[in-house]
Amino acid sequence: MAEARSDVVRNRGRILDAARGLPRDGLRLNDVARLAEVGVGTVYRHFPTAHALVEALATDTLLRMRDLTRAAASDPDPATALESLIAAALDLQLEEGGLQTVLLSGEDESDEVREAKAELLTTWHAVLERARAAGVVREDIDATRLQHLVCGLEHAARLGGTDDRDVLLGVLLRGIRA
Amino acid sequence: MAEARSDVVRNRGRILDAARGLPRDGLRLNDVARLAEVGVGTVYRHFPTAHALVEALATDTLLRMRDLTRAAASDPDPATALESLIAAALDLQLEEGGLQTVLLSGEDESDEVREAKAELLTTWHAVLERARAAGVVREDIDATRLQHLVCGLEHAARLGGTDDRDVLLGVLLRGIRA
DNA sequence: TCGTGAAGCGGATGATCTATCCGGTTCACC
DNA sequence: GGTGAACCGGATAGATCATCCGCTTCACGA
Repeated sequence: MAEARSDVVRNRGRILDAARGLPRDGLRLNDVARLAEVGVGTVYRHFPTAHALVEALATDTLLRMRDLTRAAASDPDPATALESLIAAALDLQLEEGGLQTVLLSGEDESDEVREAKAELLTTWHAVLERARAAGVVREDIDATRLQHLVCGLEHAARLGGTDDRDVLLGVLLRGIRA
Repeated sequence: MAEARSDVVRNRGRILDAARGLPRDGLRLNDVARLAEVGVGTVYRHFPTAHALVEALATDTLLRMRDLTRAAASDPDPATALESLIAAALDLQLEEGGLQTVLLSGEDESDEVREAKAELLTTWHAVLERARAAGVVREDIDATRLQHLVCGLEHAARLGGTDDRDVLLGVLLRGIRA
């Protein structure tokens, strides 16, 4: 098995670093190339589409979300588990704007991303199940709907200032209560 | 005062009709021109930017929203007034996808649109005030935040099926209760 | 250390898309 | 009808996208 070439690693890093500072929406691979000081072809070889680059940028955050979700799920109190899981998801999505796209997209994913997303949904489902059994959450909320609600909340939070985050989160948490 | 030329009216109508069937996001004025069977220049003259066209498409719905909001505000019960106002806003925004953009945009608006938006916010504020006095809504919700919440809810509703609308709306209505 | 070739690099470039501009036409008014 | 102001349309200049291929670099083996 050949080692990865040093220039490949270096250029991939440069591209990711350059892209990190750019808005995820309407990302232009040509701009990234100029900022990263590599040829356009290099960017397109590493990331055939803008979505692939966004996914790569979001992967770290997605894995952190998976870990935080695991941790939240192990909370003994069903209500607290659900609430901290939602808060973590919201904060990470606000931190990494490309994450929502990756979470909702059904294609173009690496195995790592696909598996993390699957585990995420499974854990959400389990936490919701436990909360439902404890009677602290509405019956009509499933994992997918909850995910959509968090995505909507992220959208709402981006429209306002930083202060809004707490209020909006409070509304969601109260709204899903049984 | 000269009458409007018949070809101007006809072409404007054609353009709006053609655009109505197209997704509001990423609207291409060239596509609209081809569909409307008019020259590209004609489209650009009537609507200098895609946003201007989206705004024109959304204006009818915006005015309906203003009327429904007035009607809701006249409901004697503060809680019902607030709830029907939110439901109306959500449904109209789901019906006309360009409306959210117009509601949130701070520029490029016709006087008619600007006035309707201003009245809308004023009425929302009044309804919220009344609901707050009656103790049926959280203290930390103002008209702008509520608008953002509805926009987030629209976003969430678009991610799921038609069934979700009722559930998501229920979550919001419960979430903002005092 | 050096030769080798597989893999990567980069940017020139054709394809595609955007938006303007102006010669020719239409329409309302007289 | 005659008139000219306004409008029409699409050719096209300009901007952007994404590929392709000749040149270079790097890891590995001898």
